[in-house]
Amino acid sequence: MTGYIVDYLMGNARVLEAAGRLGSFSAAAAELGMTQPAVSQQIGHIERVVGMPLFMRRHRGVALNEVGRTLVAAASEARATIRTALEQATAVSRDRVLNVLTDYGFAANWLISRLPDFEKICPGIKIQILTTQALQAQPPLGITADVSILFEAAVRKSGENRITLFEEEVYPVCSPAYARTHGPFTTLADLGRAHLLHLNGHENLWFTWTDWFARMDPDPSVRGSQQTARFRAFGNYPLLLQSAMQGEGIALGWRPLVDTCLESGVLVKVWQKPLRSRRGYVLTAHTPRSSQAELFCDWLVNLSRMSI
Amino acid sequence: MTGYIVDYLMGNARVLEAAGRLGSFSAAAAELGMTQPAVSQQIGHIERVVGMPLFMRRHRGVALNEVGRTLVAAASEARATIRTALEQATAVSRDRVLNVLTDYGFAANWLISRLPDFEKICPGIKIQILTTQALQAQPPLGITADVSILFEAAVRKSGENRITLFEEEVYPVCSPAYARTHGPFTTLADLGRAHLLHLNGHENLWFTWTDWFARMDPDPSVRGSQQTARFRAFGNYPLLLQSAMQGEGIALGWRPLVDTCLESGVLVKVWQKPLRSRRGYVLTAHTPRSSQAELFCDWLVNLSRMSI
DNA sequence: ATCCTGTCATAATTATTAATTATACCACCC
DNA sequence: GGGTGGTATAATTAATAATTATGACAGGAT
Repeated sequence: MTGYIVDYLMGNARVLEAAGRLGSFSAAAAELGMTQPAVSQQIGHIERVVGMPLFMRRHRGVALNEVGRTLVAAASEARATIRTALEQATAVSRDRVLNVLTDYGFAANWLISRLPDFEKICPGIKIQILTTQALQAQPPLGITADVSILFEAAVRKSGENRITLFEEEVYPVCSPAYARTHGPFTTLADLGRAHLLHLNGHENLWFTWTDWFARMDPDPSVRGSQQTARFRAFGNYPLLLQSAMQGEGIALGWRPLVDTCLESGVLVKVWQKPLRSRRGYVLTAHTPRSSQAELFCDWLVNLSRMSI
Repeated sequence: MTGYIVDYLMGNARVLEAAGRLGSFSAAAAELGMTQPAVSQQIGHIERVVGMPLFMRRHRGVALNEVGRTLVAAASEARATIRTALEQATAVSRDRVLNVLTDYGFAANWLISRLPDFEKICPGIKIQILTTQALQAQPPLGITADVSILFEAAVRKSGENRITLFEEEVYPVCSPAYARTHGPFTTLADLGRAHLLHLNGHENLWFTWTDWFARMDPDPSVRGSQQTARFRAFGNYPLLLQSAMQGEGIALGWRPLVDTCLESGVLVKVWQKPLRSRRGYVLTAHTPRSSQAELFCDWLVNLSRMSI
């Protein structure tokens, strides 16, 4: 019962405060952009739930009585409390950038296209992406990353500030046109005769075509299948994917990175069985206490789960 | 724009607080006696107006993020502020009686019948009426009156804590039956032959029939008109009025005291021209800082103006 | 693996609450 | 005694919030 009164007052604190301060319902209505009867009725309702008058009706305007003064003061204080907290909450996420460290492929083929969505949910948080190609990923000197999304050994249990977003999952992909003209690829030998697009320089972190053939068919007798393949090498993954989309050959497609291309039909799988590993994209929060980092990580985790 | 957000949060602080504290929308809904979708939608709306998520959606239930914690803490604090003020405001008017000093006539014939209305407007304020018959009105020993309504010299300008509620105004009145059988009373002589009901013991404060005849017709030649009148005396005014209502004669009717009787037709005026003076019922607030006294006086003044 | 369970999200409808327009009323001041 | 500047009330309309019904999801149990 008294609880209801508290919350009713909370909701109408604005009107109460204005009427008390200005000593006039009409003036309060004008200030709040509403009509005088609206204010009159709200105050009347407040007085009814409180159980006693708060204003003394004078010839021109109104004046607070003792009880009214108490409640108006409390209402002002309560509003100030909320306003301060709100300013603090929004200030903490304004004019500060969140530094995200990740690799070029993840940034270009997954993250960037989804950032506008985050911008919409959390306006005012600026994301700065730092990309690295190095194995031992380090942000540029003088800048510390708040969160990183790096391809490394997957963490099994979501720890304090580390969680695996995507476990590694690889399919050979190419453009529909290439599949039509050079396919179908039903055996490993079919693939061995195709144009295989290759990523240079990261052989001990990322799967190569050699790895793929080896794991798909561990039988050494057939191991020669890719001998006749024509390789073409690229320096980074987006470039390689671009080439595949233009129908220049077959690429190894990493799961989250090629998802949008597969959905839009720009690329197609040519081999259904995925190649999996114990590695994956791992999200690490280096400044987990930061509210921007918290919001960004929460958004990322939700998004990754939705797209599995 | 931020103003709207503040007031929206004020209005929904209850839901925000419960959801944050319990870590579950369903539990919050149960506690607040509403349905889960209602809570879900309210929180969703809050997050939209704030511009960023406040809760992290977990498998079972939800958890506050940094921004959410800030706002929930502020919401709790704001509600506590209002609650405290409200308890203070209601406590000040509970378990304390307001001592009202007045005379027996005013209490019996005007105040008492209107007290239930005040009780309805300000529940919890107990009115204790102290009546006096003495000229120099003093409350009983050991009790101090918070407000007094006494018949005395009228104050012309509403001072700090004194105001004239009713100026003296006197009409001869009797029951309709008496007027029918003994009337009409068109001249002073008609009245002089009637049964005149008289109040004993207050001759220098209240008008007597002698005063009335003297003021109505200052011409000394006709002054003998009431010589033949039959007087009957009473110890207090309500008793006298009771007698008049039963058709036993004509009473001097004081304005506010006989109003209800005149309206209901139990009594009728037998002489239109009123007798006025510079005296009247004066309201004095002896403890003007008390909120009960303030509420009571405000109510009294409004009521007296309405019934003029 | 697959079902089961407890939770949040969403859509459409209904119910409740608040605001508006129009009007009455009241008290002072000229 | 009207004019003026304020509040109160009634009836209607507009806006907001709650409900019911349903879907989706993640984890634990079988």
